[in-house]
Amino acid sequence: MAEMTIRELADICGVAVSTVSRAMNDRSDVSPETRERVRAAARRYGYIPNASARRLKISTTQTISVIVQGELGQLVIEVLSHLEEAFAESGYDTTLQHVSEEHAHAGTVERLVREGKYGGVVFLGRYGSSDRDLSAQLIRRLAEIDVPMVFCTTPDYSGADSLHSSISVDDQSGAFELVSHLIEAGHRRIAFVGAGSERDREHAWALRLAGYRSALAAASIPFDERLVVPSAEEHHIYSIVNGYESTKRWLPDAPTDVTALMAVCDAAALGTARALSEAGKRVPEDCSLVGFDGMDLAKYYVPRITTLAQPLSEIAQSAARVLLATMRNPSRAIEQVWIRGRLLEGESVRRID
Amino acid sequence: MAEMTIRELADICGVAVSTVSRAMNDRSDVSPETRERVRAAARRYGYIPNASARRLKISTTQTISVIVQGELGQLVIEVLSHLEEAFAESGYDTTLQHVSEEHAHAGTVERLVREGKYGGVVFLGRYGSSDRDLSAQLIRRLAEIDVPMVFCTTPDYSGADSLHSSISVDDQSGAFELVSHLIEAGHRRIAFVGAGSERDREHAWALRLAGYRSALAAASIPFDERLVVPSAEEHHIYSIVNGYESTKRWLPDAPTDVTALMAVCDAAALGTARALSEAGKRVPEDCSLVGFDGMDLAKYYVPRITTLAQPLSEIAQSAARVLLATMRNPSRAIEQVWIRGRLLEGESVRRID
DNA sequence: CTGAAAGCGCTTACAG
DNA sequence: CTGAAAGCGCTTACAG
Repeated sequence: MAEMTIRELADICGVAVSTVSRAMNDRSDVSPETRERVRAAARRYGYIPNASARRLKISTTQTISVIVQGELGQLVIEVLSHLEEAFAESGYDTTLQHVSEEHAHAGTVERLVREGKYGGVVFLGRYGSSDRDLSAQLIRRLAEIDVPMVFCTTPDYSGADSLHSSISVDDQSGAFELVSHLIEAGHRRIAFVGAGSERDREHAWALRLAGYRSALAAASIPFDERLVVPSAEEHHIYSIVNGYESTKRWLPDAPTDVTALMAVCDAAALGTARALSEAGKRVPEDCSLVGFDGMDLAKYYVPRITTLAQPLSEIAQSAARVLLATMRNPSRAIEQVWIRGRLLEGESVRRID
Repeated sequence: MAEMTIRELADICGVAVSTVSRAMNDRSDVSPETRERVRAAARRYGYIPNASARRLKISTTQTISVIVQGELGQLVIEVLSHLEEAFAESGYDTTLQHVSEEHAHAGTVERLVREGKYGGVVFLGRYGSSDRDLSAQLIRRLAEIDVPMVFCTTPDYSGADSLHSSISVDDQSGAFELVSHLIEAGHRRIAFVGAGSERDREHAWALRLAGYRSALAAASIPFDERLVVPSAEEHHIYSIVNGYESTKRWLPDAPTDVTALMAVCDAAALGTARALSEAGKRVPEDCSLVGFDGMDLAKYYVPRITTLAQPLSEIAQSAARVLLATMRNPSRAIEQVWIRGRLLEGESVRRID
């Protein structure tokens, strides 16, 4: 089946190509009859307009690009589907572009953004290399591109320079809430599992660790470096394996008076739970445990893991709202939004008094 | 920063646009000096060729499209990243297109495939609507499009008509192996959790159920309809929630002599484990449990869940190989590949003699 | 090795 | 309401 062009369809219908174009694009300046006749023929002969040709002419398309860098986790996927829904309501198609960790430099991302003539762009997940200079460079270059964009991610690329709008969960207040919850249950020796490397200061783990520290401080509990468990898998911090390996490596020399652990995320919590079990420690009888994210994983684990639910649908809706507003009014002010999560009590925290 | 065109760059370099084009595309018919001079200027001024204009001229691009329909699960994502890697080795870019469940009709998919001028297309996950007629129609229409394609999915769209090449895990033999493993451990009353609806006969759950049945038959164990637990969440069969809800609903009236359960997948197994726990049954002391997929979820659960590891990297490599071969030789014969998974023994099966 | 020119398939003023 | 024409930014024979 050869690809049919607008020229051929025009000949078949006995009209000019411009008329076909108008009919196909639902413009008002065609007679209803012509419009229907053309559309019927298009259906009949399977005419599909060539998108490249269209994009070449049109200044911006009714498409929004969601660019995801690095690993595509469950959370990212869920936000994505909420975004698709929100944009569809406003008549926009959504396209997903995935940039692998190694191609995550300014050039690639810039090309993606410029190429598509998108109505707008959402950045989802973490961007740029872990190298902070490269990240900063990317952010600056993106700011020079004349396409509305919003970051739906940890604010490491937006918080500092405020060059872009951003929406994300409030990692820090969430961790604060979780740790305060443990403290209220009587815990004072609480470890944090899954810290990353020093140069990654604005990453989610770092914000959560900061929340952990401020909760301790608020309760006048001294911070103990030995209770910060480094990630064994530095490149897969938010994974089950990292929770397992990090905890397993740390346990033999861990201070024996620890009564609770906060894992950097729910997946890691699962790994931590396994490591504890292998060491003969039961959750929550011997050790309490909390996660972060509010994934089904945590909700259906035995025991149900206390966690902080990411407000994914609100994050997505908020991102969509900000982006659409920026598209309507490009000179609109930059906006930084942090959305608070919600504590989900499970069965993994034991009260000790 | 305005978008620079090939015309402007040509003027800057004092050459013709055709020369710039040749230099940018690394063609042999440019002098090395001109080539370098043009490329340096392109870098310097941030010239990015307009992809739409390029595609409009070029017959097929060095890009392969991976089209995913419905939910983007962990498995799909992993196969995707393996595919990206394999195609990159052969010099192809990979682009991901996601079609939501509701847009999964022939028209949308056909448009995606035709529009891109892709070198080839991989279909990942399940395609078409659950309506079998629509699916069949989609398959036929796709077969008429002149683009190399391969299905990396359950063979429901390929097995029957053999219009397309397909690669997938051998669900049936995998389930056979898992259930035989249970039988060897002394189990005879084994339930299957997570069956779908009748009209979905070639879906993964159905193939796994078929494997379950043949394992029973091979051991001369009579099939008992009451041990097939229907999915509570028909639209999210392969989910934790479905495992939980289905099991919970079934347990009160379940035959009391059941000693083992096979869940339709690892995620469902997790939900099943929770439902069992809430009913006061321990795994594996009171009831053995196996999953399917070989996800980290299962490997790090307490107890580690016995499962069948999907050979994701082999599936992806095989799919890439078949597609690339078809691209080189479009008249190449259709090929159906089923790859066997590997049994991963966990701690969730108890020997009963 | 280089340039001038045609043309890929559309959209959109412009004229009627 | 419709058509003829220009042009979006590229690539690629064709001629030199």
